[in-house]
Amino acid sequence: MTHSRSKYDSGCPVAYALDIFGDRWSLLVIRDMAVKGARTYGELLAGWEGISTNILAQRLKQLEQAGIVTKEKDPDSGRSFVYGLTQKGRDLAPVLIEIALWSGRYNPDPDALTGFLDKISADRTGTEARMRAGERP
Amino acid sequence: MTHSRSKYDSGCPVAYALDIFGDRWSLLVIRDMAVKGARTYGELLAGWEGISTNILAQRLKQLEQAGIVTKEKDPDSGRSFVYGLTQKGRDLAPVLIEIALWSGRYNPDPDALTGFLDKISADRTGTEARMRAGERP
DNA sequence: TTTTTTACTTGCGAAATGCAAGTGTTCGTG
DNA sequence: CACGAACACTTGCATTTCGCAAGTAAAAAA
Repeated sequence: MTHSRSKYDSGCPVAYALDIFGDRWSLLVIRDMAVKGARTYGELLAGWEGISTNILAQRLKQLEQAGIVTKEKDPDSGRSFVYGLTQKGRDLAPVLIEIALWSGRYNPDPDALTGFLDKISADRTGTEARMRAGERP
Repeated sequence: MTHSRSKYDSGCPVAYALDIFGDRWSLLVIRDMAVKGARTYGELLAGWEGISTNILAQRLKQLEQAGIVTKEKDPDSGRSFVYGLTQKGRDLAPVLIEIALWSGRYNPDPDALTGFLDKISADRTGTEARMRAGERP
């Protein structure tokens, strides 16, 4: 088997993607890195939604294996690691953007956090370009 | 409570969306309707990935409650129902498209099913417009 | 009238999730 | 250098969800 498909990957491109981030947390971890600029385990743990620590560790491993996330030692601190997104991970920017736009259109919650949405609305092309370049949007 | 958030919905637009389709199957069901034109329970059950019947029933209920999916009696058959996408559901077209484009770029599987991808590549704007209009792309 | 089709529901073992607590380095402070 | 705090996890265990198989009910076909 040259390219082993998982149990669920039928060969459909949508299924391939869901195989990687089709769960409750993976995309939120990617969002924390791409949009909020989270770089350490602690920052990811303290995200808005409150992922539990074992799940976060597992997801980071999976995303690393999938080539979405990188993990390196922090040169300035022996106990810290720096997580980051690969180009493959940063290229999920359009997916995050379209999801956010869709939610902006249909989420009835008046208290929704619109920071990211505002950025996209103001300058979608620029926001996407910055995310793809690994900068904070 | 006017707008009850689920356990995980932090108010972030990405979290709102994942609350609705952030699982293994929901987006595949939506894809089957939006891309493949599946309209009955049986057609959805016979999809590429092989969802089990209890999960399909549960997801259809949830998606109906979320205002993504409609369910009506088939006027031509007393035992059949016709499932469809609402505008909210059809407006997920850009999300499906971006996911497919991303997979097309990064999926190493040479046997990947590229039907949808080919359509997007040939005419993205038209494909999206047809999906939004409820036609088969 | 019997069989088949369609759309589910139910039961149950297996797997994933969530929470709390614990572990092993490393760094700052006295 | 000792000691506590910080960081990045791991482990255990109860709860929830999933997945497969089998069963059910009503309508249509034979």
